[in-house]
Amino acid sequence: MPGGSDGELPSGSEAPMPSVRDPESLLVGLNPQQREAVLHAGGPLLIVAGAGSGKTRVLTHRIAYLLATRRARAGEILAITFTNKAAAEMRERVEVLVGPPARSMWVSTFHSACVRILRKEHKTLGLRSSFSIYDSADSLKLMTMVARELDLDPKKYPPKVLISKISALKDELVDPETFARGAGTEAEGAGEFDSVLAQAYARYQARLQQAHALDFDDLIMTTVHLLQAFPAVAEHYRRRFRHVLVDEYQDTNHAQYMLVRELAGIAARPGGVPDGGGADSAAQFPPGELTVVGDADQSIYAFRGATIRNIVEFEADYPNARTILLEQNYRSTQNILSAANAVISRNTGRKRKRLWTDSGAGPAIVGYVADNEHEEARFVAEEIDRLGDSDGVRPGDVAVFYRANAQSRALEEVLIRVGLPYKVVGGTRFYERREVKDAVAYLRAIANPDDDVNLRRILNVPKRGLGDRSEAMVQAFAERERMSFGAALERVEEVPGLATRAITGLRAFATMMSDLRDLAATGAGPAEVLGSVLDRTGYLAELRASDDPQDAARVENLSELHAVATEFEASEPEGDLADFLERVSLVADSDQIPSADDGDGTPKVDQGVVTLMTLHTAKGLEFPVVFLTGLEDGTFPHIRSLADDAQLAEERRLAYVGLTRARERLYVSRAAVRTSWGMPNEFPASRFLDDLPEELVDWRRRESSMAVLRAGAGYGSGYGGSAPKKRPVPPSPDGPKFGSATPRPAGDVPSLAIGDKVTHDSYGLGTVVAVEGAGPNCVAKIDFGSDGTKRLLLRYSPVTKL
DNA sequence: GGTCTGGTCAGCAAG
DNA sequence: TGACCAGACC
Repeated sequence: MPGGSDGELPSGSEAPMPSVRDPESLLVGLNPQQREAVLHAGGPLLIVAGAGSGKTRVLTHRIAYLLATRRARAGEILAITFTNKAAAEMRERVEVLVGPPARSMWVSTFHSACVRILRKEHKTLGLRSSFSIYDSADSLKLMTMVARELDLDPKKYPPKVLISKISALKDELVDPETFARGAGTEAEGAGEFDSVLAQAYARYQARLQQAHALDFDDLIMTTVHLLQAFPAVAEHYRRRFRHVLVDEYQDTNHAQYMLVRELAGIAARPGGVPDGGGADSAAQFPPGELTVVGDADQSIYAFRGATIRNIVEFEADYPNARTILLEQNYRSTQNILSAANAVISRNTGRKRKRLWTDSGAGPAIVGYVADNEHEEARFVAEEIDRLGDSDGVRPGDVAVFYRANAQSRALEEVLIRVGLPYKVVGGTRFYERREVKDAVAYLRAIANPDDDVNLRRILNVPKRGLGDRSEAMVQAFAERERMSFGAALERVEEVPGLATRAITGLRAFATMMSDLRDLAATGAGPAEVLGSVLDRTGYLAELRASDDPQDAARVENLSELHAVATEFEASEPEGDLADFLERVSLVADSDQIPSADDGDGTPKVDQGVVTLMTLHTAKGLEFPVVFLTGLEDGTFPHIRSLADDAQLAEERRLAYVGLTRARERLYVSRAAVRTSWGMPNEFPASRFLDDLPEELVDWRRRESSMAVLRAGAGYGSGYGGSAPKKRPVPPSPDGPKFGSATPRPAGDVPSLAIGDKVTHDSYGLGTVVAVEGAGPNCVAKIDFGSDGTKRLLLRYSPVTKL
């Protein structure tokens, strides 16, 4: 938490710049709807912010306006986002508007706001203040232990499945007791799994508690439960936060939704049941002001518990709510917006919303059908290159999106081959790297001796001869004595069945840990403790001794971590190890830490690099040039969503998100054949392509060679007309790469009418039964008798009018 | 206790 | 096709 501004009220800071500025100046340059959203006072406010409609601007100006008009003090403001990045950006932008007082606002993620509350109230909850926060890997590990203890068949009850169910339950605020009650009354049959789950959940939760640990989902659930169970605590925060603002409201899950309700002090629940206990005190002071911002059309996280209902039903949840619609877009050209509108409008049951811009139509959307993913990648690379030459587009202006991470490979191969610099966003994150996790595990185990998962993680890392056997014995002892693994370690001598050698090793380990704890307790900063860990454990020495280049990278990463700790000490002189760990636990952004992997040194005069990422990662970003690849039914929309309407609707929203990332140029492409899981598969065009208005798309290539072949054609007759009639399908990856289907010049396309007789190089004689489109994009339906009726794009088909 | 091999799995992902 | 984990083997 930068600034450690945990104080209750903004201290009268000696602001050099006007901390309170002229409120009117904050309205300059806003459109009428934005202005209204900034000015609104009183009841709950929903700002429906279409893509690129200046959402952050409205939010930051609204906050600044509240301060400037003295309707709120900075300390009374709580702004919640989903990502650290969004929080940082908001904080920064508010600070630009209002200056230093911004520092006493809480601008944070859901999780970090909860951790702040929980750490303050840790006594109420019986937690030590240096409680551990388990990330998903830690949680899974703990669940694996629990499942083993319960002797569960890992085939029938995979820890992964159990933990994900538990995570979903926590998102719904269902605690183990409540779930067990429900599972008990469940009908048999499905009941068996649930009763095992109930058992596992209870045990898992007990183990967390014993370890003074919370998992990510607990952070929210526990906070909600805290506020519900202790009205005085709830009132304290309600009094404090008079203005609660929530970003990306469409991504909230039930727990987050309830958290917002509790904090905003809006007592009525859906169904009108008064909030037990809070109701009395709520009467003594008016409820806080709630502002939520979001766009149901950009809700793409149902798979992790987000429920679109929260935004759709906002007006029902808060009867006196006001809704303001932001439809004017400041990002994209009208062509891009029209395409996006067309795609999203196919979702049923959505609130009507049409993005528009006054910045002109812009270039047509470019479409391309490749034979396979390599060809698709080649098209992308060539096009980037061409745009660079003709329009001065820099690699950094370009983003390439895909549905699934696996799709990046073909793209990367080609980009490397042609020498275009690129980066893939969203690989293994810094804090998920093994060595970093190991080092952090040491720190966690030092700060929290009962943190079993982290302690056991590093028990034999680096190797010190303490294997599964010794670990199991200590664990058995710990269980019998009802103590944590860490506590049992302190009493190794009493553990039955351990060999002398094991005892020696365990004792040495315990001594080392306790020395390190002493070091931390005597006021050493996180950086010093970390350094000491890496030295005393021999971790660093082992890596340094290795020849493996991977290990060299690991050393780099550890030194990076050390740098982070040093930086932390500088920025938070008061911060201790627990504070540092809190920060580390809540920051997962890979790009927060400059990657140490750039061996090639200086970037070329800031041309930037092409950005590759999944559509989900792309949310919230924008690029002048966007390639949306893999538009195939089965790739995007994803094959696992084809059977389910709700999931298809979400895929469509994902497409909408992708399309609206583009500022000026938008490309859509697909591959007729894509190799997935080692098997080449044929995929039809994505239904989303069908939804693009024909007049908006300039198809550079409309059909794959396969389709043309199947339709009986050879490859299109080349420009000279002397191209070979038929060519075998290129045996891809390293087959011929260029000019698989050269369109004939526009003038060469025969103009056909229904009833015309034609000949086709392969199918022979046929009759035109339908004509769609005109000019270069003309498609004719031709009946070839026994060969069937074919739909042919004339530009590519060797069709001659008779 | 450490290493090797074969089976399995494969969707997006913040904190 | 390739990455990762569990159990078999040295």
